[in-house]
Amino acid sequence: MELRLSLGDSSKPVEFLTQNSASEQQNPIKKNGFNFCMELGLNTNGGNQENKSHERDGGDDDTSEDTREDFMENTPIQLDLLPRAPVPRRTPSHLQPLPWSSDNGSSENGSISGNVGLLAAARGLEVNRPPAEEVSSANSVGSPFQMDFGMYTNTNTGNENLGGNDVVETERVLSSRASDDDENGFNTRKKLRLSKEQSAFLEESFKEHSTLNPKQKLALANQLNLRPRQVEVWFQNRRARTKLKQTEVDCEYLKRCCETLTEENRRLHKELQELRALKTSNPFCTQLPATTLTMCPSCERVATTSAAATNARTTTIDSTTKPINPFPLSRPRFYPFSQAPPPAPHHHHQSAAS
DNA sequence: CGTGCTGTTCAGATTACCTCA
DNA sequence: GGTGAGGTAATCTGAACAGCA
Repeated sequence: MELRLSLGDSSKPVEFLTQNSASEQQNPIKKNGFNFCMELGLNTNGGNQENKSHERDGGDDDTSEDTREDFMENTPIQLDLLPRAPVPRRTPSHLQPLPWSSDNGSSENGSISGNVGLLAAARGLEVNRPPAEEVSSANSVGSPFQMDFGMYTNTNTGNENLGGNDVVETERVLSSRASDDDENGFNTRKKLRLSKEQSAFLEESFKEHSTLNPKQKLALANQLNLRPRQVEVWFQNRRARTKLKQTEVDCEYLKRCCETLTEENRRLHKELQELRALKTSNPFCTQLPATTLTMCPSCERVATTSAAATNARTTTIDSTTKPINPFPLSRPRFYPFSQAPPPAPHHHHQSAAS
């Protein structure tokens, strides 16, 4: 008997959650560097983990300007929901100072650009940080919260931003963006909690495709007011969760199969003993070749067959003793004895019973 | 064509934060 | 209020792959 089970095979569609796993597809990956600053004018020097985590992940936000512009040209903007502040030209991330540092400093002298305000807002909305700290910060010119609130209010007017709960969402987003404050040695990893709306939307999207191409990622990020990197991370974690759950389901299934097979084995052993007892009680049987057990592939009934069949003794096991198929989906062949011949003609047990 | 480099995405493992009982 | 468990966003690491020189 051969037991095959694939655990966590990524090539296997995951159906128990997504229901339409057939749509899962690996889209051709074309690099794009897009950034949340696109729609918000947020200076990406404040990119959350991109500076701290390494260059690879920074690809979302720190790709070259050319690439980004190419992407702009080649990508139809799917959602024009947000007011588009000019995209600040940026140098590559590896040439950038630490987040919130020199760029902000250059803007300190009275020129309160939207970016600076956002940066300050982002910083000021650090959930666990005392307000006094941000006030003392050189970056927090004016009221960060006002800047932030106003900007997002505008952002949410007339669009279908699914962030909902504007202020709350703003806090979420910005606190997540300001999470890495290496400059001050905080370097705390603030926990962003996605709103229900965001999660639901991401779930819906995940049902359609468990992987994202750059366009999809950007569109989702735009719609949800998240950074593309956050969308990407969410999908990665979501895939991991799906796989984990699938593994759990598979393990449970295997467990049940094991129990079923154990029971079946026990039953067959008992059957074998009975057959041997029958064989010894019948002297003619001693001349007969060994009895074998086979399973009819069509009806899955186990039958004992004897080649000589002097007594035409083919015992059909009635439905009450029909073996339980532990693999209802795969319908594996079941030969209790490995040397059993290929399945006999159909319904041999029926003819024998006559 | 083969090779090395670079950039990107992914899975897997892990960490860290947050919520809740 | 303190605490541990569980959920999950974020991070790290290595592999795979594509594009380019």
